[in-house]
Amino acid sequence: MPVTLKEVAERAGVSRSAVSRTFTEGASVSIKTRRKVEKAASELGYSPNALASAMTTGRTKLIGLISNNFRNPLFLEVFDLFTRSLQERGLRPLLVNLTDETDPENSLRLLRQYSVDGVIVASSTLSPEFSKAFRDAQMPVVHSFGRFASAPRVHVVGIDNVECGRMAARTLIARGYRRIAFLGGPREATSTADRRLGFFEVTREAGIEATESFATAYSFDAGRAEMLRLLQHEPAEAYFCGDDVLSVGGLAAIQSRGLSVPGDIGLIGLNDMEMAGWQNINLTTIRQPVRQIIDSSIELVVAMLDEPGRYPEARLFPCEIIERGTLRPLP
Amino acid sequence: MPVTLKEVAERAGVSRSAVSRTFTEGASVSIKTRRKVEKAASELGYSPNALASAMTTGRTKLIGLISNNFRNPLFLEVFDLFTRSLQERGLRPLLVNLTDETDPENSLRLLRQYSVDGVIVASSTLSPEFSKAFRDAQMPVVHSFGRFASAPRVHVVGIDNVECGRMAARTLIARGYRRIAFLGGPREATSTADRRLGFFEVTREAGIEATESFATAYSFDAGRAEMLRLLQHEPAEAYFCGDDVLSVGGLAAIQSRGLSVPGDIGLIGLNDMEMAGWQNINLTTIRQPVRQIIDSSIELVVAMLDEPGRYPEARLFPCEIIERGTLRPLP
DNA sequence: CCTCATTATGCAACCGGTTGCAAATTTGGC
DNA sequence: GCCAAATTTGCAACCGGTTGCATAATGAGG
Repeated sequence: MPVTLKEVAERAGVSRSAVSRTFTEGASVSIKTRRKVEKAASELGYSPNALASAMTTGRTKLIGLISNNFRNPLFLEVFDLFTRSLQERGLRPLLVNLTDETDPENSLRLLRQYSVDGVIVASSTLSPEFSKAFRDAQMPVVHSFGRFASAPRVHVVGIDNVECGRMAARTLIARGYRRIAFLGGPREATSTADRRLGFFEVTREAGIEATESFATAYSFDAGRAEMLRLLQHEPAEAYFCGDDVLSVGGLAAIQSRGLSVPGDIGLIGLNDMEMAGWQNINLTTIRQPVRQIIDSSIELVVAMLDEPGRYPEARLFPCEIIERGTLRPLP
Repeated sequence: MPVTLKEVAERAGVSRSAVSRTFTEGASVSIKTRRKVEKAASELGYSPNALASAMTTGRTKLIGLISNNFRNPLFLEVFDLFTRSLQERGLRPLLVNLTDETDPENSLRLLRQYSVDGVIVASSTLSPEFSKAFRDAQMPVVHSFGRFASAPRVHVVGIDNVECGRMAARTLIARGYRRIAFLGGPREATSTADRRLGFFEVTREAGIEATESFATAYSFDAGRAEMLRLLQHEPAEAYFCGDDVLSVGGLAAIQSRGLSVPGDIGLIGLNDMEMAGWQNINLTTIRQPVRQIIDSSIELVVAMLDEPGRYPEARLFPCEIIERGTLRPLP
């Protein structure tokens, strides 16, 4: 049984209010009382019950962290950074694993039951409507890695996926590739849709033939399977893969057919997950500024705690090409 | 402002107790009242406040999930499985990221403040004393991926790291390697110490010369750096690396020197992280039965909720060699 | 239709804190 | 040393539920 406020009060010979006040920032307590209370508290090993205090203050310092990307290596880094940054600000992450669920109903109920102060949706595949549900329920919400909208209904922090698509196309064209293609993730994923858009915008303008196909998931196996299929007919000279894991799957497929990268086929990914830098993979890719996205997301969610009606904004961070070994060099 | 019990009671024309009881399993309510309450509740969109209820029942259904392995790819899978399984049982994971902290004090205070029902320490590097602190504080605790002890002071679920070391040594010897070596993670890590022990137990018995060295972290860069160092002098014929990521780093180092694996040097890892199976890595390794470890951990922590004094036990699961391409075949 | 055993219901106290308000104490100016 | 202003303190109500206990309603049996 943990020590309670009451016991500390008795031992210190003061009222319960006095104890409560010594533990609340900026409350009015004389230095003398504070000393007595602190002494009693440390002797008893008291630490205040956050849940009980949440009942009256309405603040739990709990932040719901929702994701459906538990298999994406990039998210190791994402979870690490999120949990660390939240902790540094005295907030605790309450994790919700969506797996394949796309209906916000359950998560909403759950997070409401635990009276979380705010919600971060960390997903590049969920629709803006998903996050919107939390806003409608009056919860501060930020969609990290989410889809950009010029008039967002919730805070969105991430990258400009359309621009990434353009960037990829320009990079391939600049290296002299002409028959190029887009290998996306699942069609439903918002990120895939946007990257595709930008890619074809540039190829069209450049008057270049470009084809497309879609893997069934953002996974190694799906990328490999799709690439094996593509290799049966005449493959393109270079592929922009919607994601690094997909790229590595494609890479494996190409090499297993005895072809070389970038000799026979070029490959560019997106994310710059840690493994992309491993020399045995050495993937040329577009880097997402994960750290900035996360810092900015937390900054926004914290800001909303004090200013719940805050106008939703979209914050996009620039991506950058990381040159490694899966594209031929510039001519 | 969320709907409260009181509002539902008023709308249904019953007492607050009646409402409370319709939402608690096995409480005495007539079917008629229940109907009325359910109607009112759904009209108002009521869902009970888990925190308020926790105050009297003493159950938050919160489970602290503590880890310091946020950069280990295996833990993507680990977090995925933990969060899913907990959710399926109506429990919520409250994440604590330890980074390099090894003192339980802070985590303990934090988790006590949130009155978590139980704690899972998921780490292969933390000492048993770390978890012991939670038990001393009367919290149900399970150490997953922890160090085996014949008389454990807390529940431990994991693998027999000593046996893994033996397994690795036997595997290398069976393939005709004679000059073999152990490449461990940080010396302080309990898992490294145990794997080392088993490894040398077998080499000693077999009368085989074996050497050892230690990377500064369980990371790609550390593995690569250490292997590069080893390659400057006469390297061994085959290495047992304390971890898959370390192995991949070693692999990269070897290949960068123009040597081939398994032609010139053999390599065996441990964990069977997802990337080990990627064909561009194709690492021979020892597989940890992650799923069983996690299921068993949750089972134990749940059991302790009802039976807090339960006697601590160690549950070890057998590992298995996954043959891929970094060891020469059996003669 | 009445009695007695069961089941349902409401009252009120409680969980561990917070906070508005009024009373008590301290401080400062002269 | 006195008085008003400022600060500190405790009381008591409240947050949103749960639960033991006494009472009311229901059902079974005769």
